[in-house]
Amino acid sequence: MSQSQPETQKNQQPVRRRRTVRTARPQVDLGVLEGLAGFYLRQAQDASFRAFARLSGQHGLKPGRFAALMIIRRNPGISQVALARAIARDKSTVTPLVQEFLEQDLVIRNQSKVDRRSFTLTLTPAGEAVLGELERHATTHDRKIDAIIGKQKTEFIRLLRKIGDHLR
Amino acid sequence: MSQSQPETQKNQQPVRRRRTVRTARPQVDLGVLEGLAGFYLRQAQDASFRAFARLSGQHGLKPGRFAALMIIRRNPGISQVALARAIARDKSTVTPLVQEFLEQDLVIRNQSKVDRRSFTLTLTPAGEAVLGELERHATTHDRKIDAIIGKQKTEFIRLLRKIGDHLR
DNA sequence: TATTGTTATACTCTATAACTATA
DNA sequence: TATAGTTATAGAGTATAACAATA
Repeated sequence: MSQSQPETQKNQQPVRRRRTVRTARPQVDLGVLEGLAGFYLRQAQDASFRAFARLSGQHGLKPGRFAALMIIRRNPGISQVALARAIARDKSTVTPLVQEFLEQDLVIRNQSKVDRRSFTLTLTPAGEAVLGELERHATTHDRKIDAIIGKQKTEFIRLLRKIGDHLR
Repeated sequence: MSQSQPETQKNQQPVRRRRTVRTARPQVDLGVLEGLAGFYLRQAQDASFRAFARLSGQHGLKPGRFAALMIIRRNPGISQVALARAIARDKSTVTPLVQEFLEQDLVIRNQSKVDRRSFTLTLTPAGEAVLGELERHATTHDRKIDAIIGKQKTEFIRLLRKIGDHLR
């Protein structure tokens, strides 16, 4: 949230950012929340997301973009609608995202030759480079998670996937 | 997201809502994302959150409010700053939230007698009732998660807590 | 008729900074 | 000086609906 761009920056911020919230441990009684997986799911995701944003934000990269770029790289020529499905968002959400990528020269867009309604998305070399950066951050970040959850990672991911797949 | 209020509604919506996204399974290659716990953490939380929103939204309750109300109930007289800490948000985020509660008569706010800067928050009977509703939804919702993760729930929550606590 | 993508619009959630009133 | 709470403001993220072009 509120990062700045790497080359193509707009509103560069001094990076200050850093705990405003989460200063103290909540000494409050959580009640029923204690037993709800959903509650901790939220907390964990929130913490993970912020930590990753901190890491990648230093390089001007918005965390939400990561998955999209990754998917484009692994699926060159993918359409916007397909991308939207892959990240589980509406297609109207993808439009500004793609425009941002185009402005930053991270992605090339061509009109499909088989279906003139749709466009194909592919990474540019710059896009590859940025994604490489991001990937390193993601790896670093995930190593922290690894350190926290240890050898149960596989099982942990399996459960997360199951939740993501079944809860719709 | 975008629910309507129960009694105090403003912009009542026909509840239509219901899959627009997540229609098809992504047939795309996820690449490195496959191995990242953070990625699935996001997906799982997203799915869980939406499912809960669907459930509670039918009764005009925003999912984000649940934890706040719960904490107020279990900690009557809690201050806004303390509440902010408990839900890991900035105090400025809590102000409109509390105002909403006051408008809906879910919470009573009194000036603290020991510290005239701060306010004490307590649930009204209506607040208790609404929270009771929410709790039933949360339980139903969590039962679904239970069904998905089975007997590993305890361990699963333990890992989520650990991530939430350590990744800051 | 259905789908791709865009646009207009709106709403939620969140934070920072500046402020006040207390402490 | 520091803290509790408010306000003004801003930005990310997302969605719905209506639309044009194409299938």
